[in-house]
Amino acid sequence: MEEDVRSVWMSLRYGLLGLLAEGPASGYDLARRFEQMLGSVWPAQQPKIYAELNRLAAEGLIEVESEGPRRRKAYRITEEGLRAIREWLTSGEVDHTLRSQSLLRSAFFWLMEPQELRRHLETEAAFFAQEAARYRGFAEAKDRGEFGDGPQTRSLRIAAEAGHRLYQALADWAEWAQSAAAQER
Amino acid sequence: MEEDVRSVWMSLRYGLLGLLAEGPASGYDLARRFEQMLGSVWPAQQPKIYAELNRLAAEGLIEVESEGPRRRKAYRITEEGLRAIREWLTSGEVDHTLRSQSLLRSAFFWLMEPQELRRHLETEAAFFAQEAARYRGFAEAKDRGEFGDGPQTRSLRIAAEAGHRLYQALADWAEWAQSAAAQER
DNA sequence: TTGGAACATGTACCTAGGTACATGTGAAGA
DNA sequence: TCTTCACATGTACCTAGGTACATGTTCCAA
Repeated sequence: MEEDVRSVWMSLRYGLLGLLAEGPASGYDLARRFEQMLGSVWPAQQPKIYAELNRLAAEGLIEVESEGPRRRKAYRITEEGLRAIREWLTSGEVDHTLRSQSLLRSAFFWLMEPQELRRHLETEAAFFAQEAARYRGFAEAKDRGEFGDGPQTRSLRIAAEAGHRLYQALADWAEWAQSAAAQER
Repeated sequence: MEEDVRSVWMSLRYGLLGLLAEGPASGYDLARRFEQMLGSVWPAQQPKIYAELNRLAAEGLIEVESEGPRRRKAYRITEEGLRAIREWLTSGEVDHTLRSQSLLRSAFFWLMEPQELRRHLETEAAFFAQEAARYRGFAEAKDRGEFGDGPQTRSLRIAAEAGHRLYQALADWAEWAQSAAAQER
C-alpha cells in the first residue's frame, strides 16, 4: 500500500475532483466549466483534462457514471476521491506561487517610451476592468438568486468576490500608474 | 539569419534582461534581486537563472563584463539585448495567465468543515496582509527617498504599488470571506 | 441532402519551470 | 588553525502544463 507522495500542488487534479464533487460530468463539460469558472485563475487545456481524468479513474478517485452519445463518458467522484480532495483542502499546504507577467513587466516600465507606456497601461486597465466586471456580474447574478442557494453556489460567490476584488485592484492600479508615469515628464 | 520565433512568454529570460539593463550583475546577484523584487509575482530558481544566462550569452544578448573572485562572472547587457527587451515590452502580447491556488481552492470551500475553513481563511488573510505590508514598506521607503530617484526606482515604485494593492485586496477578501462563510451557519 | 457547428475524446510532442544534489571559494570568527 | 557561512556556479532529472493535430459523432438549418 504505498502512499502516493505527489506533493502539494497538482491543482488541475484537485480542480477536476472539486468540480466532480458537485455532480457527475464529462470531460467536455468539465473543460467548459473550468474555463468559465476558474479560467482566469487556473487555465486548463482540454487534452490535459482528459488525460488527468483517465489517471484519476485508474486510481479509483473517480469512476464512469454513464456513457452517452458521441462516446460521451460522464464521471462520478468516488468516496476515495472525496476523501482525497477534502484531505488536500484541509491538510495540504497552500502554494502561494503567483505569476503575473503584467506585474513583472511593470518593473521594467522605465525602458519604455512614454507614449508606448501610456498605450500599454490603457490596454491593461481595460483588460483588468473587463475581468473585474465579469466576476462582478456573476456575483450580482448570484445575489439576485439566479443560481439558487446551494453550498456550491455560495462557495462560487466567494470565489467570484475574490476575482472581482483582484481584478478591480489591478484595474485601479493601471489607472493610478498612468498618472504616476505622467508625472515623470 | 533566421528569426528566433520563441513566442510571447519566456518571462524569466526577459526578467533577467530587464535587471541587467539596470547594470552589470552576476547570476548570484540576479537570483537575489529576482527573489527580493519579483519573487512573489515571478519565482525563479537559481539553477534556471544560470542556465538562462548561459543561453543569453550564447545568443549575444548579454556578455561577460568581468570575472571576480570565487569564479564570479558579472554580465552586461549588449545593444542587441536592450533591443530584445524593448521589443518584448512594446510589441510582445501580454500573457495574462494568472495562477492562484488560493483562489482555485476558494471555489471548493463548501467541501470544508466550518472550523477548518475559518482557520484556513485566517492563515490566508495573515499571509496576504504580510505580503501587502512588504510591498507597502518598499513603496514608503522609496517615497522617503531611500533609494534615490532614478527611472528604475520609479518603475519599481509602480511595481510595488501593484504588489501592495494586489495583496491588500486579497487580504481584505479573506477577511470578508470569513464573515460571508460565518453566515452560512 | 449536405454542410457546418458544437459535441466529444484523445495522441504526440514541446517547453518552462521545479527539485535534488554536487562542487568549489573566500572571509570571518572561535 | 579550523570550521562555518555566505558566495558562487552549475548538472541531472522530473513534472506540469501548453500546443498542434487527429478523429469521430450528432444535430440543425439551408
